[in-house]
Amino acid sequence: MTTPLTAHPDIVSLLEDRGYRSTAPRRAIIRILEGKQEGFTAEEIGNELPGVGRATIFRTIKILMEAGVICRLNLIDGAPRYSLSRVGHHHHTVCIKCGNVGEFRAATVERLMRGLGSAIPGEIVGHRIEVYVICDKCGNGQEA
Amino acid sequence: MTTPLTAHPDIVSLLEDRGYRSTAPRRAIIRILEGKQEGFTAEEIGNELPGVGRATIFRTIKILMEAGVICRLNLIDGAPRYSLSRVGHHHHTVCIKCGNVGEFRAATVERLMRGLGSAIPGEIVGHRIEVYVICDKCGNGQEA
DNA sequence: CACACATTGAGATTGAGTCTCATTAACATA
DNA sequence: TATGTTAATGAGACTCAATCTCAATGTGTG
Repeated sequence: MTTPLTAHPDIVSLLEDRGYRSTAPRRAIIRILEGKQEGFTAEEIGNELPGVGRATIFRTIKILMEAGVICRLNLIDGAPRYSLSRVGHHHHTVCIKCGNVGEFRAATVERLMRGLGSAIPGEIVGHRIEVYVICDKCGNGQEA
Repeated sequence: MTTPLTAHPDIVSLLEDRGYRSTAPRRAIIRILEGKQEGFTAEEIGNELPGVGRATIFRTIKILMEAGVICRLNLIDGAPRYSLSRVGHHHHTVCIKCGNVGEFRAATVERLMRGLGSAIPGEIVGHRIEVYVICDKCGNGQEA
């Protein structure tokens, strides 16, 4: 598929629309984020921006999550990974070998969820699906 | 000695089958676990067993997870919750208000997952689904 | 420009979970 | 039952992600 590029001004102004100021650290973080095609950890971002404090990294990640720009994946092992949301509602694939994160959407999933209502007590307000894979890169050549 | 054994020989012997010893702390933890119908945190268990060290709580939780007796839910906020696996492969419902955890199985989900293969690059090796709900208890009475 | 206040960074703090290690308990065997 | 081997325990130090505190700084506005 084509690679949907996200332009920085979008995200910055998206934050401005939510009442946040456009600051140098925030712009820097957003720029790094957009360079990453796969998931990333908060630490990775911090390493690439030595001038920016840890707290700011996490604060920015938080407001970006609230704004729906990125989303967090709590994997079973290792640090949580974040990834840019390129499309609105979506789910994730996670390679169990390299940890890379992908996105997918599936109308079937959403249809299924609606159908699930009868099987589950209470009112369904959301869902989250993670599909664990061995990605093409890890599956092709070397088995570790 | 003097072990007022209740009806959880299942789990204890399951651990014994895996080469683990039946110790008083482990039996105590398992007894607490079985009393919980909903999810629980490691801290909760610790609070109910002041005589048992934190490390032991976590060690026991870990081997119970490896044995498939309980499973962990990394929720977005708050401490991870654990819950007894009553059935083999299943998924979870989480009440976003009280945090209670339920289980469900749905053949449709599994069927769907198999069908998803064509839409996802790489080899699917597993999946995890969480359905967020407002449970009957929280939905009935008081809305915030 | 100047002010109000949102934002920042450094470092302290929290909270889950792990590790270390000396002590203790479990279990098999004699 | 005593004994020895080895697993398991608890106390507390430690790790790591994330949050909080707070004085200093930066941003947008009037």
